[in-house]
Amino acid sequence: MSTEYSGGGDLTFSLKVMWGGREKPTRGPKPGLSVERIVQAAIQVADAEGLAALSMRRIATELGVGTMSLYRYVPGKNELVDLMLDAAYGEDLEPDKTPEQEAEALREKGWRAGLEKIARGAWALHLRHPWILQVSQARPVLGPSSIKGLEIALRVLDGIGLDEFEMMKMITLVDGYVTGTARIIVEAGRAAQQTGVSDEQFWQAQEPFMMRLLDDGRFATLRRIADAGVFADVSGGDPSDGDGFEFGLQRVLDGIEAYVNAGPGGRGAS
Amino acid sequence: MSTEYSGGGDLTFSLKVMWGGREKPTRGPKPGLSVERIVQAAIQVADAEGLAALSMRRIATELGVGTMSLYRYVPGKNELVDLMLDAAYGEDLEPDKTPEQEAEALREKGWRAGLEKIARGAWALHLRHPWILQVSQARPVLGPSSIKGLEIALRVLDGIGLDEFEMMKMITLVDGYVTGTARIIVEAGRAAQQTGVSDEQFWQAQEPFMMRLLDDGRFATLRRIADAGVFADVSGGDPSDGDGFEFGLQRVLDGIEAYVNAGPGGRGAS
DNA sequence: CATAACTTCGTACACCGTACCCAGTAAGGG
DNA sequence: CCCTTACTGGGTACGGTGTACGAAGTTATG
Repeated sequence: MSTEYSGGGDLTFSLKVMWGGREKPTRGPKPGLSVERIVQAAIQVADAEGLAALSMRRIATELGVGTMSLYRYVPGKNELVDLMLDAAYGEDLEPDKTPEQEAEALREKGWRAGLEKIARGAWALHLRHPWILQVSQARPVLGPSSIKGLEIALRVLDGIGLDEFEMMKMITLVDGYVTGTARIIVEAGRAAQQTGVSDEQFWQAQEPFMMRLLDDGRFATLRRIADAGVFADVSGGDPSDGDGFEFGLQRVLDGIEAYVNAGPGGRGAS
Repeated sequence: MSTEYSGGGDLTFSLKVMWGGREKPTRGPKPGLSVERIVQAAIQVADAEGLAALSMRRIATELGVGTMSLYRYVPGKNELVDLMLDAAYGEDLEPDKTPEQEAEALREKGWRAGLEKIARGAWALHLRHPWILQVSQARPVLGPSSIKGLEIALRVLDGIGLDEFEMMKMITLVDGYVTGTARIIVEAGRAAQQTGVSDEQFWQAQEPFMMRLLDDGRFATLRRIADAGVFADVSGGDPSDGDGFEFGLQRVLDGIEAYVNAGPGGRGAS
Protein backbone atom coordinates (compact mmCIF):
# COMPACT_ATOMS: atom_id res chain seq x y z
CA MET A 1 0.00 0.00 0.00
CA SER A 2 3.00 2.23 0.28
CA THR A 3 3.54 4.77 -2.42
CA GLU A 4 6.11 3.24 -4.65
CA TYR A 5 6.20 5.30 -7.80
CA SER A 6 6.01 2.03 -9.71
CA GLY A 7 8.33 2.05 -12.68
CA GLY A 8 10.49 5.02 -11.97
CA GLY A 9 10.38 6.37 -15.48
CA ASP A 10 6.78 7.31 -14.82
CA LEU A 11 7.91 9.79 -12.23
CA THR A 12 8.32 12.54 -14.79
CA PHE A 13 4.94 11.70 -16.24
CA SER A 14 3.40 11.87 -12.81
CA LEU A 15 4.95 15.24 -12.10
CA LYS A 16 3.91 16.59 -15.48
CA VAL A 17 0.34 15.58 -14.88
CA MET A 18 0.37 17.14 -11.43
CA TRP A 19 1.83 20.43 -12.57
CA GLY A 20 -0.30 20.62 -15.68
CA GLY A 21 2.66 20.30 -17.99
CA ARG A 22 0.98 17.85 -20.36
CA GLU A 23 0.60 19.15 -23.91
CA LYS A 24 -2.68 18.27 -25.53
CA PRO A 25 -2.56 15.64 -28.25
CA THR A 26 -3.65 16.78 -31.67
CA ARG A 27 -4.48 13.56 -33.42
CA GLY A 28 -6.69 10.72 -32.49
CA PRO A 29 -10.06 10.69 -30.79
CA LYS A 30 -10.85 13.22 -28.11
CA PRO A 31 -10.19 11.84 -24.64
CA GLY A 32 -13.47 10.92 -23.03
CA LEU A 33 -12.05 11.26 -19.55
CA SER A 34 -9.78 13.63 -17.70
CA VAL A 35 -7.31 13.32 -14.86
CA GLU A 36 -9.52 15.58 -12.75
CA ARG A 37 -12.58 13.40 -13.23
CA ILE A 38 -10.64 10.30 -12.29
CA VAL A 39 -9.13 11.96 -9.22
CA GLN A 40 -12.51 13.24 -8.11
CA ALA A 41 -14.12 9.84 -8.51
CA ALA A 42 -11.28 8.24 -6.61
CA ILE A 43 -11.58 10.74 -3.77
CA GLN A 44 -15.30 10.10 -3.57
CA VAL A 45 -14.79 6.37 -3.26
CA ALA A 46 -12.02 6.79 -0.68
CA ASP A 47 -14.06 9.25 1.36
CA ALA A 48 -17.09 7.00 1.44
CA GLU A 49 -15.55 3.57 1.75
CA GLY A 50 -11.97 4.02 2.78
CA LEU A 51 -8.71 3.48 0.98
CA ALA A 52 -9.09 -0.28 1.17
CA ALA A 53 -12.10 -0.12 -1.13
CA LEU A 54 -10.24 1.97 -3.66
CA SER A 55 -9.30 -0.14 -6.63
CA MET A 56 -8.76 0.72 -10.24
CA ARG A 57 -11.68 -1.51 -11.23
CA ARG A 58 -13.89 0.24 -8.71
CA ILE A 59 -13.02 3.69 -10.03
CA ALA A 60 -13.51 2.56 -13.59
CA THR A 61 -16.94 1.14 -12.76
CA GLU A 62 -17.85 4.39 -11.04
CA LEU A 63 -16.95 6.29 -14.19
CA GLY A 64 -18.55 3.77 -16.52
CA VAL A 65 -15.37 2.97 -18.41
CA GLY A 66 -13.05 0.01 -18.79
CA THR A 67 -10.46 -0.49 -16.13
CA MET A 68 -7.51 -0.09 -18.42
CA SER A 69 -8.76 3.17 -19.82
CA LEU A 70 -7.66 4.84 -16.61
CA TYR A 71 -4.06 4.07 -17.47
CA ARG A 72 -4.27 6.43 -20.45
CA TYR A 73 -4.52 9.31 -17.94
CA VAL A 74 -2.66 8.10 -14.89
CA PRO A 75 0.52 6.00 -14.85
CA GLY A 76 -0.62 3.82 -11.98
CA LYS A 77 -2.45 3.63 -8.72
CA ASN A 78 0.35 5.13 -6.65
CA GLU A 79 0.53 8.17 -8.84
CA LEU A 80 -3.23 8.47 -8.67
CA VAL A 81 -3.03 8.56 -4.90
CA ASP A 82 -0.42 11.31 -5.14
CA LEU A 83 -2.79 13.30 -7.30
CA MET A 84 -5.62 12.68 -4.85
CA LEU A 85 -3.44 14.02 -2.07
CA ASP A 86 -2.56 17.20 -3.86
CA ALA A 87 -6.16 17.73 -4.88
CA ALA A 88 -7.23 17.38 -1.27
CA TYR A 89 -4.55 19.78 -0.07
CA GLY A 90 -5.79 22.26 -2.62
CA GLU A 91 -9.32 22.35 -1.25
CA ASP A 92 -8.48 24.91 1.41
CA LEU A 93 -6.55 27.16 -0.94
CA GLU A 94 -8.02 29.93 -3.03
CA PRO A 95 -6.60 29.61 -6.52
CA ASP A 96 -7.14 33.27 -7.39
CA LYS A 97 -5.07 34.52 -4.49
CA THR A 98 -1.32 34.57 -4.30
CA PRO A 99 0.42 33.00 -1.32
CA GLU A 100 1.20 36.51 -0.15
CA GLN A 101 -2.46 37.50 -0.13
CA GLU A 102 -3.56 34.36 1.65
CA ALA A 103 -0.82 34.68 4.22
CA GLU A 104 -1.68 38.33 4.75
CA ALA A 105 -5.29 37.41 5.48
CA LEU A 106 -4.18 34.76 7.93
CA ARG A 107 -1.78 37.10 9.72
CA GLU A 108 -4.39 39.75 10.24
CA LYS A 109 -4.68 38.89 13.90
CA GLY A 110 -1.07 37.94 14.37
CA TRP A 111 1.07 34.95 13.53
CA ARG A 112 -0.34 32.81 16.31
CA ALA A 113 -3.90 33.20 15.10
CA GLY A 114 -2.72 32.47 11.59
CA LEU A 115 -0.90 29.31 12.56
CA GLU A 116 -3.96 28.30 14.56
CA LYS A 117 -6.16 28.69 11.50
CA ILE A 118 -3.79 26.65 9.38
CA ALA A 119 -3.74 23.89 11.98
CA ARG A 120 -7.53 23.85 12.25
CA GLY A 121 -7.80 23.74 8.48
CA ALA A 122 -5.47 20.78 8.30
CA TRP A 123 -7.39 19.09 11.10
CA ALA A 124 -10.69 19.57 9.28
CA LEU A 125 -9.10 18.29 6.11
CA HIS A 126 -8.15 15.04 7.80
CA LEU A 127 -11.66 14.65 9.15
CA ARG A 128 -13.07 15.22 5.70
CA HIS A 129 -10.66 12.83 4.01
CA PRO A 130 -9.64 10.20 6.55
CA TRP A 131 -7.83 8.20 3.91
CA ILE A 132 -5.08 10.83 3.79
CA LEU A 133 -3.71 9.35 6.99
CA GLN A 134 -3.59 5.91 5.44
CA VAL A 135 -1.41 6.78 2.49
CA SER A 136 2.23 6.33 3.03
CA GLN A 137 3.56 9.62 1.70
CA ALA A 138 6.89 7.90 1.36
CA ARG A 139 8.27 10.99 -0.25
CA PRO A 140 6.85 14.49 -0.09
CA VAL A 141 4.83 14.68 -3.26
CA LEU A 142 5.49 18.38 -3.71
CA GLY A 143 2.47 19.06 -5.84
CA PRO A 144 1.44 22.63 -6.51
CA SER A 145 -1.04 22.71 -3.65
CA SER A 146 1.23 21.37 -0.97
CA ILE A 147 3.95 23.75 -2.12
CA LYS A 148 1.57 26.67 -2.01
CA GLY A 149 0.41 25.65 1.44
CA LEU A 150 4.00 25.51 2.61
CA GLU A 151 4.74 28.94 1.20
CA ILE A 152 1.73 30.38 2.97
CA ALA A 153 2.68 28.83 6.28
CA LEU A 154 6.22 30.12 5.91
CA ARG A 155 4.97 33.63 5.21
CA VAL A 156 2.78 33.52 8.29
CA LEU A 157 5.87 32.81 10.38
CA ASP A 158 8.11 35.21 8.52
CA GLY A 159 9.52 38.27 10.21
CA ILE A 160 8.86 37.29 13.79
CA GLY A 161 12.47 36.63 14.64
CA LEU A 162 12.95 33.01 13.59
CA ASP A 163 15.70 31.93 11.24
CA GLU A 164 14.96 29.78 8.21
CA PHE A 165 15.62 26.48 9.95
CA GLU A 166 13.50 27.41 12.91
CA MET A 167 10.60 28.42 10.69
CA MET A 168 10.68 25.07 8.99
CA LYS A 169 10.93 23.24 12.28
CA MET A 170 7.91 25.06 13.64
CA ILE A 171 5.90 24.02 10.62
CA THR A 172 7.07 20.45 11.02
CA LEU A 173 6.05 20.64 14.67
CA VAL A 174 2.53 21.86 14.00
CA ASP A 175 2.03 19.55 11.05
CA GLY A 176 3.36 16.65 13.05
CA TYR A 177 1.04 17.40 15.89
CA VAL A 178 -2.02 17.77 13.67
CA THR A 179 -1.47 14.64 11.65
CA GLY A 180 -0.46 12.60 14.67
CA THR A 181 -3.50 13.57 16.68
CA ALA A 182 -5.75 13.16 13.69
CA ARG A 183 -4.38 9.67 13.31
CA ILE A 184 -5.36 8.77 16.84
CA ILE A 185 -8.75 10.40 16.97
CA VAL A 186 -9.99 10.11 13.43
CA GLU A 187 -9.12 6.47 13.02
CA ALA A 188 -10.80 5.54 16.26
CA GLY A 189 -13.94 7.22 15.01
CA ARG A 190 -13.82 5.65 11.60
CA ALA A 191 -13.28 2.16 12.89
CA ALA A 192 -16.94 1.34 13.37
CA GLN A 193 -17.70 1.91 9.69
CA GLN A 194 -14.74 0.03 8.34
CA THR A 195 -15.17 -2.95 10.55
CA GLY A 196 -17.89 -5.51 10.65
CA VAL A 197 -17.61 -5.23 14.42
CA SER A 198 -19.60 -2.48 16.06
CA ASP A 199 -18.16 -0.31 18.77
CA GLU A 200 -20.19 -2.06 21.43
CA GLN A 201 -19.11 -5.50 20.31
CA PHE A 202 -15.54 -4.38 20.30
CA TRP A 203 -15.50 -2.89 23.77
CA GLN A 204 -17.57 -5.76 25.08
CA ALA A 205 -15.01 -8.21 23.81
CA GLN A 206 -12.22 -6.17 25.36
CA GLU A 207 -14.00 -5.72 28.66
CA PRO A 208 -13.19 -9.02 30.37
CA PHE A 209 -9.51 -8.51 29.70
CA MET A 210 -9.65 -4.89 30.72
CA MET A 211 -11.50 -5.71 33.90
CA ARG A 212 -8.95 -8.20 35.03
CA LEU A 213 -6.39 -5.46 34.57
CA LEU A 214 -8.31 -2.73 36.26
CA ASP A 215 -8.77 -4.84 39.35
CA ASP A 216 -5.05 -5.35 39.42
CA GLY A 217 -3.48 -2.76 41.66
CA ARG A 218 -0.58 -2.28 39.31
CA PHE A 219 -2.90 -0.42 36.98
CA ALA A 220 -4.47 1.79 39.59
CA THR A 221 -3.91 5.02 37.70
CA LEU A 222 -5.50 3.61 34.60
CA ARG A 223 -8.48 2.59 36.67
CA ARG A 224 -8.82 6.10 38.10
CA ILE A 225 -8.73 7.52 34.58
CA ALA A 226 -11.33 5.05 33.41
CA ASP A 227 -13.58 5.72 36.40
CA ALA A 228 -13.38 9.44 35.69
CA GLY A 229 -15.03 8.69 32.35
CA VAL A 230 -12.14 9.58 30.10
CA PHE A 231 -12.57 6.52 27.92
CA ALA A 232 -16.33 6.81 27.80
CA ASP A 233 -15.65 10.05 26.02
CA VAL A 234 -13.39 8.40 23.52
CA SER A 235 -15.48 5.36 22.75
CA GLY A 236 -18.90 6.89 22.90
CA GLY A 237 -18.69 10.52 21.95
CA ASP A 238 -18.29 12.11 18.59
CA PRO A 239 -14.57 12.24 17.94
CA SER A 240 -14.89 15.08 15.47
CA ASP A 241 -15.55 17.62 18.22
CA GLY A 242 -11.80 17.81 18.46
CA ASP A 243 -11.75 18.56 22.15
CA GLY A 244 -8.40 16.96 22.74
CA PHE A 245 -7.08 18.44 19.54
CA GLU A 246 -7.86 22.01 20.55
CA PHE A 247 -6.33 21.50 23.95
CA GLY A 248 -3.10 20.10 22.59
CA LEU A 249 -2.93 22.72 19.87
CA GLN A 250 -2.94 25.49 22.46
CA ARG A 251 -0.09 23.80 24.32
CA VAL A 252 1.90 23.52 21.10
CA LEU A 253 1.28 27.15 20.25
CA ASP A 254 2.19 28.14 23.81
CA GLY A 255 5.48 26.37 23.35
CA ILE A 256 6.15 28.12 20.08
CA GLU A 257 5.14 31.48 21.48
CA ALA A 258 7.45 31.10 24.45
CA TYR A 259 10.29 30.36 22.07
CA VAL A 260 9.49 33.33 19.87
CA ASN A 261 9.13 35.69 22.82
CA ALA A 262 12.44 34.59 24.27
CA GLY A 263 14.04 36.08 21.19
CA PRO A 264 17.45 35.22 19.74
CA GLY A 265 19.12 36.43 22.91
CA GLY A 266 17.01 34.35 25.25
CA ARG A 267 17.80 31.10 23.51
CA GLY A 268 20.94 29.08 23.27
CA ALA A 269 23.10 29.44 20.16
CA SER A 270 21.49 27.72 17.21
CA MET B 1 -4.43 -2.46 4.23
CA SER B 2 -6.49 -1.15 7.07
CA THR B 3 -6.89 -3.33 10.11
CA GLU B 4 -10.25 -4.91 9.68
CA TYR B 5 -10.57 -7.62 12.27
CA SER B 6 -11.83 -9.85 9.47
CA GLY B 7 -14.70 -12.02 10.65
CA GLY B 8 -15.58 -10.39 13.92
CA GLY B 9 -15.94 -13.61 15.81
CA ASP B 10 -12.20 -13.92 15.70
CA LEU B 11 -11.87 -10.85 17.87
CA THR B 12 -12.08 -12.90 21.06
CA PHE B 13 -9.56 -15.33 19.70
CA SER B 14 -7.25 -12.48 18.84
CA LEU B 15 -7.53 -11.00 22.30
CA LYS B 16 -7.00 -14.36 23.96
CA VAL B 17 -3.83 -14.92 22.00
CA MET B 18 -2.59 -11.45 22.86
CA TRP B 19 -3.30 -11.75 26.55
CA GLY B 20 -2.02 -15.29 26.79
CA GLY B 21 -5.41 -16.71 27.64
CA ARG B 22 -5.10 -19.71 25.33
CA GLU B 23 -5.26 -23.04 27.12
CA LYS B 24 -2.85 -25.62 25.78
CA PRO B 25 -4.35 -28.48 23.81
CA THR B 26 -3.82 -31.93 25.31
CA ARG B 27 -4.39 -34.20 22.38
CA GLY B 28 -2.95 -34.26 18.95
CA PRO B 29 0.57 -33.59 17.74
CA LYS B 30 2.70 -30.97 19.41
CA PRO B 31 2.52 -27.66 17.60
CA GLY B 32 5.68 -27.12 15.61
CA LEU B 33 5.27 -23.38 15.61
CA SER B 34 4.31 -20.71 18.09
CA VAL B 35 2.59 -17.37 17.89
CA GLU B 36 5.78 -15.70 19.09
CA ARG B 37 7.89 -17.27 16.36
CA ILE B 38 5.41 -16.15 13.71
CA VAL B 39 5.22 -12.64 15.11
CA GLN B 40 8.99 -12.36 15.26
CA ALA B 41 9.40 -13.58 11.70
CA ALA B 42 6.73 -11.16 10.55
CA ILE B 43 8.41 -8.25 12.31
CA GLN B 44 11.73 -9.18 10.73
CA VAL B 45 10.23 -9.16 7.27
CA ALA B 46 8.40 -5.89 7.89
CA ASP B 47 11.51 -4.24 9.32
CA ALA B 48 13.66 -5.27 6.41
CA GLU B 49 11.29 -4.92 3.48
CA GLY B 50 8.35 -2.87 4.61
CA LEU B 51 4.77 -3.72 5.28
CA ALA B 52 4.06 -4.04 1.58
CA ALA B 53 6.33 -7.07 1.37
CA LEU B 54 4.63 -8.75 4.31
CA SER B 55 2.47 -11.57 3.08
CA MET B 56 1.37 -14.77 4.71
CA ARG B 57 3.19 -16.76 2.05
CA ARG B 58 6.33 -14.78 2.68
CA ILE B 59 6.22 -15.41 6.42
CA ALA B 60 5.52 -19.10 5.88
CA THR B 61 8.46 -19.41 3.51
CA GLU B 62 10.65 -17.64 6.04
CA LEU B 63 9.64 -20.20 8.66
CA GLY B 64 9.85 -23.15 6.30
CA VAL B 65 6.21 -24.16 6.68
CA GLY B 66 3.12 -24.21 4.52
CA THR B 67 1.20 -21.00 4.23
CA MET B 68 -1.97 -22.33 5.75
CA SER B 69 -0.18 -23.63 8.81
CA LEU B 70 0.05 -20.08 10.06
CA TYR B 71 -3.71 -19.98 10.40
CA ARG B 72 -3.47 -22.63 13.13
CA TYR B 73 -1.89 -19.99 15.32
CA VAL B 74 -3.24 -16.68 14.12
CA PRO B 75 -6.78 -16.00 12.91
CA GLY B 76 -5.68 -13.82 10.02
CA LYS B 77 -3.28 -11.24 8.79
CA ASN B 78 -4.96 -8.30 10.52
CA GLU B 79 -4.75 -10.01 13.86
CA LEU B 80 -1.14 -10.86 13.18
CA VAL B 81 -0.42 -7.18 12.61
CA ASP B 82 -2.10 -6.38 15.92
CA LEU B 83 0.18 -8.86 17.61
CA MET B 84 3.20 -7.40 15.86
CA LEU B 85 2.22 -3.98 17.16
CA ASP B 86 1.91 -5.08 20.74
CA ALA B 87 5.16 -7.00 20.52
CA ALA B 88 6.91 -3.89 19.26
CA TYR B 89 5.41 -1.73 21.98
CA GLY B 90 6.67 -4.22 24.50
CA GLU B 91 10.29 -3.92 23.45
CA ASP B 92 10.88 -0.84 25.59
CA LEU B 93 9.19 -2.28 28.65
CA GLU B 94 10.83 -4.37 31.32
CA PRO B 95 8.57 -7.33 32.00
CA ASP B 96 9.90 -7.89 35.49
CA LYS B 97 9.06 -4.41 36.65
CA THR B 98 5.65 -3.15 37.61
CA PRO B 99 4.32 0.00 35.99
CA GLU B 100 4.90 1.75 39.29
CA GLN B 101 8.56 0.82 39.33
CA GLU B 102 9.12 1.84 35.74
CA ALA B 103 7.31 5.11 36.25
CA GLU B 104 9.28 5.79 39.38
CA ALA B 105 12.53 5.33 37.50
CA LEU B 106 11.34 7.70 34.79
CA ARG B 107 10.24 10.34 37.26
CA GLU B 108 13.53 10.39 39.05
CA LYS B 109 14.46 13.70 37.49
CA GLY B 110 10.95 15.06 37.40
CA TRP B 111 7.91 14.54 35.25
CA ARG B 112 9.28 16.54 32.35
CA ALA B 113 12.39 14.42 32.06
CA GLY B 114 10.21 11.33 32.31
CA LEU B 115 7.87 12.44 29.57
CA GLU B 116 10.88 13.34 27.49
CA LYS B 117 12.30 9.87 27.88
CA ILE B 118 9.00 8.29 26.92
CA ALA B 119 8.79 10.47 23.83
CA ARG B 120 12.35 9.63 22.82
CA GLY B 121 11.65 5.96 23.33
CA ALA B 122 8.58 6.11 21.12
CA TRP B 123 10.57 8.03 18.53
CA ALA B 124 13.31 5.41 18.50
CA LEU B 125 10.68 2.70 18.27
CA HIS B 126 9.29 4.22 15.11
CA LEU B 127 12.76 4.45 13.62
CA ARG B 128 13.37 0.82 14.44
CA HIS B 129 10.03 -0.35 13.08
CA PRO B 130 8.95 2.06 10.39
CA TRP B 131 6.03 -0.16 9.42
CA ILE B 132 4.23 0.81 12.63
CA LEU B 133 3.30 4.07 10.99
CA GLN B 134 1.82 2.25 8.05
CA VAL B 135 -0.67 0.16 9.94
CA SER B 136 -4.03 1.67 10.32
CA GLN B 137 -4.62 1.15 14.03
CA ALA B 138 -8.30 1.62 13.26
CA ARG B 139 -9.08 0.78 16.83
CA PRO B 140 -6.69 0.88 19.77
CA VAL B 141 -5.61 -2.72 20.07
CA LEU B 142 -5.19 -2.51 23.81
CA GLY B 143 -2.72 -5.29 24.09
CA PRO B 144 -0.88 -5.82 27.36
CA SER B 145 2.14 -3.79 26.30
CA SER B 146 0.29 -0.74 25.07
CA ILE B 147 -1.80 -0.80 28.23
CA LYS B 148 1.26 -1.01 30.39
CA GLY B 149 2.89 1.82 28.47
CA LEU B 150 -0.20 3.95 29.02
CA GLU B 151 -0.23 3.20 32.72
CA ILE B 152 3.40 4.17 33.03
CA ALA B 153 2.88 7.43 31.16
CA LEU B 154 -0.11 8.23 33.33
CA ARG B 155 1.89 7.61 36.48
CA VAL B 156 4.63 9.91 35.27
CA LEU B 157 2.07 12.69 34.98
CA ASP B 158 0.23 11.83 38.15
CA GLY B 159 0.22 14.17 41.10
CA ILE B 160 1.44 17.29 39.36
CA GLY B 161 -1.90 19.07 39.45
CA LEU B 162 -3.63 17.80 36.32
CA ASP B 163 -7.06 16.24 36.42
CA GLU B 164 -7.76 12.91 34.74
CA PHE B 165 -8.88 14.40 31.46
CA GLU B 166 -5.91 16.70 31.28
CA MET B 167 -3.50 13.88 31.94
CA MET B 168 -4.93 11.90 29.07
CA LYS B 169 -4.89 14.91 26.79
CA MET B 170 -1.23 15.52 27.53
CA ILE B 171 -0.42 11.95 26.59
CA THR B 172 -2.43 12.28 23.41
CA LEU B 173 -0.54 15.47 22.69
CA VAL B 174 2.89 13.96 23.09
CA ASP B 175 1.97 10.75 21.32
CA GLY B 176 0.39 12.71 18.52
CA TYR B 177 3.46 14.83 18.12
CA VAL B 178 5.85 11.89 18.14
CA THR B 179 3.93 9.77 15.66
CA GLY B 180 3.14 12.71 13.43
CA THR B 181 6.73 13.86 13.22
CA ALA B 182 7.95 10.32 12.83
CA ARG B 183 5.58 9.97 9.93
CA ILE B 184 7.11 12.95 8.19
CA ILE B 185 10.76 12.27 8.89
CA VAL B 186 10.93 8.51 8.97
CA GLU B 187 9.00 7.96 5.80
CA ALA B 188 11.08 10.47 3.92
CA GLY B 189 14.16 8.57 4.98
CA ARG B 190 12.78 5.17 4.15
CA ALA B 191 11.60 6.13 0.71
CA ALA B 192 14.88 5.46 -1.03
CA GLN B 193 14.86 1.80 0.03
CA GLN B 194 11.24 1.14 -0.81
CA THR B 195 11.33 2.79 -4.18
CA GLY B 196 13.16 1.84 -7.29
CA VAL B 197 13.91 5.54 -7.63
CA SER B 198 16.92 6.85 -5.80
CA ASP B 199 16.85 10.07 -3.89
CA GLU B 200 18.93 11.81 -6.50
CA GLN B 201 16.68 10.69 -9.32
CA PHE B 202 13.68 11.84 -7.40
CA TRP B 203 14.94 15.32 -6.61
CA GLN B 204 16.38 15.65 -10.07
CA ALA B 205 13.00 14.92 -11.58
CA GLN B 206 11.38 17.41 -9.25
CA GLU B 207 13.97 20.08 -9.88
CA PRO B 208 12.70 21.59 -13.13
CA PHE B 209 9.25 22.04 -11.62
CA MET B 210 10.66 23.39 -8.40
CA MET B 211 12.92 25.79 -10.24
CA ARG B 212 10.10 27.32 -12.19
CA LEU B 213 8.40 27.93 -8.88
CA LEU B 214 11.37 29.29 -7.06
CA ASP B 215 11.94 31.86 -9.78
CA ASP B 216 8.35 32.94 -9.37
CA GLY B 217 8.21 35.85 -6.95
CA ARG B 218 5.09 34.47 -5.34
CA PHE B 219 7.21 31.80 -3.68
CA ALA B 220 9.94 34.10 -2.46
CA THR B 221 9.88 32.81 1.10
CA LEU B 222 10.20 29.24 -0.04
CA ARG B 223 13.16 30.26 -2.14
CA ARG B 224 14.81 31.90 0.86
CA ILE B 225 14.29 28.73 2.87
CA ALA B 226 15.71 26.59 0.11
CA ASP B 227 18.71 28.87 -0.34
CA ALA B 228 19.42 28.65 3.36
CA GLY B 229 19.91 24.92 2.85
CA VAL B 230 16.95 23.69 4.82
CA PHE B 231 15.92 21.14 2.22
CA ALA B 232 19.45 20.01 1.56
CA ASP B 233 19.36 18.89 5.14
CA VAL B 234 16.18 16.93 4.63
CA SER B 235 17.04 15.26 1.36
CA GLY B 236 20.70 14.60 1.96
CA GLY B 237 21.31 14.14 5.63
CA ASP B 238 20.53 11.23 7.86
CA PRO B 239 16.94 11.71 8.96
CA SER B 240 17.39 9.61 12.05
CA ASP B 241 19.41 12.30 13.79
CA GLY B 242 16.05 13.66 14.81
CA ASP B 243 17.14 17.25 14.88
CA GLY B 244 13.71 18.59 14.08
CA PHE B 245 12.15 16.10 16.41
CA GLU B 246 14.15 17.21 19.44
CA PHE B 247 13.45 20.84 18.71
CA GLY B 248 9.70 20.34 18.44
CA LEU B 249 9.64 18.07 21.47
CA GLN B 250 11.09 20.84 23.61
CA ARG B 251 8.42 23.26 22.36
CA VAL B 252 5.71 20.75 23.19
CA LEU B 253 7.12 20.16 26.66
CA ASP B 254 7.43 23.91 27.15
CA GLY B 255 3.76 24.24 26.37
CA ILE B 256 2.84 21.50 28.81
CA GLU B 257 5.11 22.91 31.49
CA ALA B 258 3.59 26.36 31.13
CA TYR B 259 0.16 24.83 31.59
CA VAL B 260 1.21 22.84 34.62
CA ASN B 261 2.95 25.81 36.22
CA ALA B 262 -0.07 28.03 35.72
CA GLY B 263 -1.90 25.71 38.11
CA PRO B 264 -5.66 25.24 38.39
CA GLY B 265 -6.07 28.88 39.36
CA GLY B 266 -4.13 30.28 36.45
CA ARG B 267 -6.19 28.47 33.86
CA GLY B 268 -9.74 28.99 32.70
CA ALA B 269 -12.47 26.75 34.14
CA SER B 270 -12.18 23.27 32.66
C1' DC C 1 -6.93 8.43 -48.75
C1' DA C 2 -3.12 6.29 -46.39
C1' DT C 3 -0.73 6.94 -42.35
C1' DA C 4 0.38 7.92 -37.91
C1' DA C 5 -1.22 9.18 -33.48
C1' DC C 6 -4.30 8.44 -30.30
C1' DT C 7 -8.27 6.31 -27.80
C1' DT C 8 -10.81 2.29 -25.49
C1' DC C 9 -10.57 -1.88 -23.20
C1' DG C 10 -10.61 -7.37 -23.16
C1' DT C 11 -7.52 -10.75 -21.86
C1' DA C 12 -3.97 -12.59 -19.12
C1' DC C 13 -0.60 -13.02 -15.41
C1' DA C 14 1.34 -12.97 -10.99
C1' DC C 15 0.25 -12.12 -6.48
C1' DC C 16 -2.69 -11.61 -2.47
C1' DG C 17 -5.73 -13.42 1.86
C1' DT C 18 -8.01 -17.28 3.16
C1' DA C 19 -12.10 -21.06 3.04
C1' DC C 20 -12.26 -25.77 2.61
C1' DC C 21 -10.82 -30.28 3.10
C1' DC C 22 -8.08 -34.33 3.65
C1' DA C 23 -4.10 -36.76 5.47
C1' DG C 24 -1.24 -37.63 9.28
C1' DT C 25 -0.31 -37.73 14.47
C1' DA C 26 -0.86 -38.31 19.32
C1' DA C 27 -3.40 -38.74 23.63
C1' DG C 28 -7.65 -40.73 26.21
C1' DG C 29 -11.17 -44.26 26.93
C1' DG C 30 -12.70 -48.92 26.39
C1' DC D 1 -4.77 -53.40 22.43
C1' DC D 2 -7.46 -50.41 19.14
C1' DC D 3 -10.78 -46.89 18.23
C1' DT D 4 -12.22 -42.42 18.86
C1' DT D 5 -11.25 -37.75 19.28
C1' DA D 6 -8.66 -33.66 18.98
C1' DC D 7 -5.34 -31.63 16.95
C1' DT D 8 -1.55 -30.15 13.33
C1' DG D 9 0.15 -29.60 8.55
C1' DG D 10 -0.71 -27.98 4.28
C1' DG D 11 -2.46 -28.60 -0.83
C1' DT D 12 -5.93 -26.77 -3.70
C1' DA D 13 -8.99 -23.33 -5.14
C1' DC D 14 -11.63 -18.90 -5.25
C1' DG D 15 -12.27 -14.24 -5.73
C1' DG D 16 -9.83 -10.23 -5.30
C1' DT D 17 -5.77 -6.97 -6.66
C1' DG D 18 -2.45 -3.97 -10.02
C1' DT D 19 -1.17 -3.75 -14.55
C1' DA D 20 1.49 -5.51 -19.20
C1' DC D 21 0.16 -6.41 -23.70
C1' DG D 22 -2.08 -6.02 -27.79
C1' DA D 23 -6.07 -5.76 -30.83
C1' DA D 24 -9.62 -2.73 -32.61
C1' DG D 25 -11.64 1.59 -33.45
C1' DT D 26 -11.23 6.88 -34.22
C1' DT D 27 -9.42 11.17 -35.94
C1' DA D 28 -6.24 14.88 -37.73
C1' DT D 29 -2.44 15.35 -40.84
C1' DG D 30 0.67 14.68 -44.98
